[in-house]
Amino acid sequence: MSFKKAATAQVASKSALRRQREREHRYQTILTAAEKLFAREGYSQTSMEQIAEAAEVSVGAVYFYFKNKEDLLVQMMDAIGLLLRSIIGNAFITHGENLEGFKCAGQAFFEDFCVNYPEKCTIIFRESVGKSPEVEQYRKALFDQCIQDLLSALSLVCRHQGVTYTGKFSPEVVAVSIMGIYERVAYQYVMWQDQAEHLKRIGRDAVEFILGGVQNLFSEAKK
Amino acid sequence: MSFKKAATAQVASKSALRRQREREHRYQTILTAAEKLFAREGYSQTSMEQIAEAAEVSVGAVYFYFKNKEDLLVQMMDAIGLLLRSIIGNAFITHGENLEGFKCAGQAFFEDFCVNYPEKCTIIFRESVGKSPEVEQYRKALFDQCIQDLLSALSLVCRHQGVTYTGKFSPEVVAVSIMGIYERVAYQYVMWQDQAEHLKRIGRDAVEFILGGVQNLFSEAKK
Amino acid sequence: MSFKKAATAQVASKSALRRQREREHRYQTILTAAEKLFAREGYSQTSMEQIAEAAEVSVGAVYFYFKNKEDLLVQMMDAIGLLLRSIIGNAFITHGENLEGFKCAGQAFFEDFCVNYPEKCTIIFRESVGKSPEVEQYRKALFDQCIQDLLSALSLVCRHQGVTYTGKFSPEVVAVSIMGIYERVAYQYVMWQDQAEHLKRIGRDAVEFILGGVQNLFSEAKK
Amino acid sequence: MSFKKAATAQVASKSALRRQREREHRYQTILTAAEKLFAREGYSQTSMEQIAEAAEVSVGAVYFYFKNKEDLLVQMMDAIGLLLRSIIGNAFITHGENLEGFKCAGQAFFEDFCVNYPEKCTIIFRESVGKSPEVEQYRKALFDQCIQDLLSALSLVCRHQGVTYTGKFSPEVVAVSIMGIYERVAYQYVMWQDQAEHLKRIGRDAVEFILGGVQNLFSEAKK
DNA sequence: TATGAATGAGAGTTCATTCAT
DNA sequence: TATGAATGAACTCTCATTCAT
Repeated sequence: MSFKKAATAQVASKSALRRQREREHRYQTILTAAEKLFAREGYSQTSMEQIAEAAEVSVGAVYFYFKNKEDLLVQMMDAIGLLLRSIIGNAFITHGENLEGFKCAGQAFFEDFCVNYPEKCTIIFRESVGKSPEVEQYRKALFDQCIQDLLSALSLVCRHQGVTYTGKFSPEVVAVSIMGIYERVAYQYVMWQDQAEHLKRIGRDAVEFILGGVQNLFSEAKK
Repeated sequence: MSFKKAATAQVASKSALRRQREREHRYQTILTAAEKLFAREGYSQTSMEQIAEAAEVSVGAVYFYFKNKEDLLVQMMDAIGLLLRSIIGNAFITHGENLEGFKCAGQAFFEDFCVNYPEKCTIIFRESVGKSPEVEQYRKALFDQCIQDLLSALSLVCRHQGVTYTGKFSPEVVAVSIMGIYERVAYQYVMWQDQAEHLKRIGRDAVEFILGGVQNLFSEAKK
Repeated sequence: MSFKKAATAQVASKSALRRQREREHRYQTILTAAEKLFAREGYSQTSMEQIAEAAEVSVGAVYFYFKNKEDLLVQMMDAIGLLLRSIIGNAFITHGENLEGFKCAGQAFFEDFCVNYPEKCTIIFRESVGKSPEVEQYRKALFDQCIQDLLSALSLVCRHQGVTYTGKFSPEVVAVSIMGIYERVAYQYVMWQDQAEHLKRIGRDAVEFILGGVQNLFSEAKK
Repeated sequence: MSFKKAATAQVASKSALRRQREREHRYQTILTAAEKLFAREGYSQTSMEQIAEAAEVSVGAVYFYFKNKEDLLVQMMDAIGLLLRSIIGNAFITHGENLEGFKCAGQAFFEDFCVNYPEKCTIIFRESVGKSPEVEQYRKALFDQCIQDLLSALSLVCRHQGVTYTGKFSPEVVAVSIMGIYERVAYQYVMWQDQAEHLKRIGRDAVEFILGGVQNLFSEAKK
């Protein structure tokens, strides 16, 4: 390969890389603009034109990056799901995969996720509800993953405590219940009341409540 | 007033009564048709024309009984809220306003409300979510009432157990958490999976989980 | 049944009839406006809004009477097909179902259909071509009917002349060929050149040409 | 001019030639891809992006070779027109410019053009119909040329047969009629029914029909 | 009261064309 | 020459709501 060609290739690669970066930047810009609008105005009340305007691009550009409005929502849910699971998962791992870690994971949900990303919170708990069969299916998948995460965590906590589940009590229902608590407490104190400053205490109480139920599960298991 | 007139008045009153009955009947017919469609197709995917057709009336008739589409949903939520609270409240009162009653009330939610009225369940937990600020406010009010009911019940149970709350633990957060469990378990096993036949067991497990958390509250209180 | 009721029924019936009339009138108004626009501007170049404006109704009204733009075109083709076949068919029957009738039928196509309804002519021979698979299928059906009509007519003429087809020569291809002559002569002298005033002579020549081919068919048959 | 320069010039010329070849190749690639898509999906249903993709070039490249979508269609029609006329013309000349040649020319249309190039057939007889005033004008020009060809051929055949036209019968209308037969028979048996394997027989019958009409013209002329 | 035709603003989406790189 | 992201006007279609009868 001649020097010139290598140089050209490098230039091409540089320009290609910059294009790639710009592409991802635009993608993010649109997604963020849409997130803000969906959270504030509601998914149905937000038009593609508004999103384009907020992202300072043309309508066509939005359709270049996203197949349609539904796709925009689904991609958004995807990113939020990843973030949510990483926040909770990291907290669990960092503080030891035991009861203490479980507690911290719960508090991380309230103190880190809900407080820092109220708009993302609004998207997964309100604006993605009942929009279409496809979105609903996607939402179910997201929740199912969270439930699996919770089940794995519960299992690790169990092992750490030296107890095993009895068959009397379905751990899945427990995981679903915990998800319900997270969801509704967030809905109540983030979306309906804006109590970001009290979320630390509220989260602590909710986690305490969860632990009571979970310990009940363990004591059942010990028998 | 002449005798004849009185007779006429009586006739008029009879016909007026019949009209009243017919009116209420139509009102119910429309509401039921809409409920079925909202649950099956989704609120936004259902048009007023479809509702009219399903109820075998004209579009104009729907607008005679309901101010607009939103009003239709709100009235529907109202009726569902009343039913839900009466089912849970009656179970609590019937079985003694104590821990046993509290348990039965929870089971009544799953076994009576969710199993017998899956469409109403879908309306309050899915189809009324994030539709408009007005509907959302209405939904908040409905949930707040349920939370008040739960708080009253918890208070009665406390008194019956001879314990009092400590300030360490917010009972409101507990009530919100319980609502969250009800809601998500219903969503998971009624809307996402159709496990009506297992709802008895699922409900029992969920209630057991709740009791664990609640007893934790009491034991805290006892200290 | 009381007199009053009968009267009311009559009134209702009258009003219903008037509504029916108005409905049909509007339907026709829209169809006619669309026909004119499709012929002048082209199907694709005509927007539903333009049609509504020309018919002096709202866009919604157009969609009340026609499922969509394609449906509008198909209904138009249907009506034109009916008219075309009746003009040709009537001429054939009126002048005796023989060679003379056949000739008159051909001339009726040019002198009555093409001259009096140049827009309808444009619709079936130009604006309905290659629009969509559905429209194309519909167009094929229309042409197939005309071909069947021609085949029946040819058969009657044959019988009248005391000859029968030989197998050597497909009458279907003859019918298709005649259709082709009608179509292209109309296209050439109505759409491409506006020679309405010469269409009598042009039609006579085209029919003469057709007769030459047809008589060839007969003489073959006679051998 | 130095030797070196000449050498360079030669190199440049070689590379220029290769470029020229590549250009023409790309032009053809795009045209062929578009032809296939227009025939299969329809002109309006095919987007410039689809064409670019099918030709494995960028959208910009398509616009480098063709002014716009319409230009693409017009160039396509041009090439098809040339091919069509050469196929028919060659057959006429090869078999003697007489009645036999006329017959063979007709059969060449069906057996060579329609059978071997069904997509080109679809373009001129369906996909170029009623697209825009400019395309329509172009199509008229194409048909007019064919009609001129037919008139010349008829004139030659006449001379060969030792007859002359009478004024009673317009030869132009005859030529237009023949075009109509070609067109519709192709449309019927290539586009609507895929009877490529029977096209030989169908073509023979159509040509026989035409000859009937034409001989009628001659016999008229003889009188 | 009841009807149902009519309205029209507004939405999502497409795509021919352009132009900086 | 070639690329492909970006544009934005224009289109079809929907549907909550109204109102003359």
